[in-house]
Amino acid sequence: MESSRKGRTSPTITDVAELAGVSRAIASRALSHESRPVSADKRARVLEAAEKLGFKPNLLARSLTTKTVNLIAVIVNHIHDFSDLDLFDFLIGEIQSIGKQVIFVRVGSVQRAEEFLRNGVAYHVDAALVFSDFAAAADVRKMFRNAAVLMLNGMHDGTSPSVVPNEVIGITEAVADAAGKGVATAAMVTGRISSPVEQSRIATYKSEMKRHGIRLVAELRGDYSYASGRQMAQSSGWTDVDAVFCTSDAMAMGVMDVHREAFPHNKPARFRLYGFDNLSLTDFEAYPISSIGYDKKAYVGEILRFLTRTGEVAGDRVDVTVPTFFVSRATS
Amino acid sequence: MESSRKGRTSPTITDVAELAGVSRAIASRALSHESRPVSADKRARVLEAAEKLGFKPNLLARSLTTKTVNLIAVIVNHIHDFSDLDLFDFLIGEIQSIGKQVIFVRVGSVQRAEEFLRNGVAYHVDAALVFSDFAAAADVRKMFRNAAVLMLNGMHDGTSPSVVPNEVIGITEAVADAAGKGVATAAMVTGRISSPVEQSRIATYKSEMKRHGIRLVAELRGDYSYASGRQMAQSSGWTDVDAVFCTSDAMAMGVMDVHREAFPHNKPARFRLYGFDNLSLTDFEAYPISSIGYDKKAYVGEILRFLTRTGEVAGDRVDVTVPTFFVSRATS
DNA sequence: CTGTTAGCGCGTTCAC
DNA sequence: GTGAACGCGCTAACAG
Repeated sequence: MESSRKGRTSPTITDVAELAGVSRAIASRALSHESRPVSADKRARVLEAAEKLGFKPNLLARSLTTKTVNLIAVIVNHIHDFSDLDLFDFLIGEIQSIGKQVIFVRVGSVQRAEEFLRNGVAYHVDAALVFSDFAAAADVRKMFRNAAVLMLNGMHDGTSPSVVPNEVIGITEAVADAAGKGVATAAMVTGRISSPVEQSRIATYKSEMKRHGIRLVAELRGDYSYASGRQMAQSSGWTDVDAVFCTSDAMAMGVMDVHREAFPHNKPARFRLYGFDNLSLTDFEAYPISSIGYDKKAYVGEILRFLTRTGEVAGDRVDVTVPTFFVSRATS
Repeated sequence: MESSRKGRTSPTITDVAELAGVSRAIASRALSHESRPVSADKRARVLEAAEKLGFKPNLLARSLTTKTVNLIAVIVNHIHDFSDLDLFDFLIGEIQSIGKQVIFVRVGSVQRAEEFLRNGVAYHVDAALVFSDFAAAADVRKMFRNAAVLMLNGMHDGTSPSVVPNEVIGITEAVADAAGKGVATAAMVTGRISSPVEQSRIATYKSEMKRHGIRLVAELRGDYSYASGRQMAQSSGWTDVDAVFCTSDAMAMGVMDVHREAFPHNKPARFRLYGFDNLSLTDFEAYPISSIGYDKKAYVGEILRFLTRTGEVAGDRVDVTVPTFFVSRATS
């Protein structure tokens, strides 16, 4: 049968070609964004026909031959953390601005993540941005058909490119700030020790404290959350120190709420408090916590550079780094 | 040429059929989830071959004939608001639990939203969950190929189904709480007046205040954000009242920070403060704001019911409602 | 520059 | 039960 279907299905390129009186290939070229050879005459007729029919190409069908869907997968553990909020809104907007859309995948339970990923459409994306640390780079790569995998979780194996904030800079500044104010003893409130990012973060704090002669008196293990910050602050392991370094702002907020009396008029009376993440929440009057942040524009800029890089100029800039910096607020 | 491709492309069903020594149709049936007629013998061979090759069907190609991709679009204005954080993590997890994945679309500038949507893969999703209020239901429907559109932004036209929290309940309780505590005058800090949700919210507050004989002394217009809450609290329009009703918790937090001295030991001394959203942040010690919330499990449950409904049992339950409730905390 | 042909990978008739 | 053949919508490759 000829194409003129009556059904309520949307018009295809065949309908357009038919109406314009040209072959499908010509219609395809005329409608292509790239300039392919078509006579001005026919091009006009095709465009007119397409307009008249309200034709929209089926991107899924197109991907079958072009091997590209303009879809980016964003893989996260979850989006409970406040720090996510600051970042993802901006990131999604930027990705959309280059004509791609985002499949948001929450790995959560981590368990059958691989099976889950390989059985979903996310398996077919052009690129995957991996914030979650549910698997090593090599394993993650297997979970995407032909996708370019960018590791943003601090893990990298030299094959998959990565972008990570260089936390050494900010931590160095923060500890130096404390030392300059006469801090001699300190406690740390840490997050998930299983995370490699957290491990190197802690190591950096320790070596910087050592360099400045600050004695680490206690190390309390939380899980980055506000609740765990409160819990640590009330625990038996809590001791008197000159400063408390938390590896997340949320935990620092919990600590601050438990020890409100230690910050009369928001000034530190008993100990100085340092957070991490530079949440926008720390601009709230109730939580003026000194923190460590990084330039999100620069960070997302690197991610976009990865997504828009032409062809395989890999090898080049495998592991990219973005500087962090210390932000001094009332609590220090 | 026979199929045995050497390229690094992933195995197709043709490869599986070849290895199993059966036709492609048989392989397709054997691999189908639904029970189609295949001899046990061949079925076993096919499954074994698929396993050996690590075959994964191309979901994009499949969608070409099945007209379903198991993709859900979630359309938002942006994800700046803290209230989003509480909801989306849960929502995405639930959607994934029924075997579907999520395309997250941030409409943002609202301008060429239609063009943007129709030119992206999101156009081809199975269903769209519309939190953004960038367009009316009828217009939104045109932006998705064959998708079922669920309006979650308070807009509905009787054709597209919707789920909305019934805010009247919570507001009624909140105003009654104030009246019971002797509140006689009040101010309102509102959000984007252009939103129909906001308009009806304000109207409900007003009628409830009227019923209880509470006089509305001032109406300040913010934008839901913490910053705008601070701004309103410092503006010239600010006056002495017995209670302040804010249409978002974030604004209430801003108000509270500007008037900290009005809440010694977190108890209201000069005026009572009511928020809206019941953010998890209001469980923080620094912002114990009485608020209005709703059962997110019930809300997401209704959304899932929509996504999993069998075929077109439409007409049935077009506009669904979820009750809100008042949560009393220290500020009231 | 043009039109025809041959796929992309998969599901589904429809005869056998 | 089986397999050949066709269609989904589109584009790359190849002749003209």
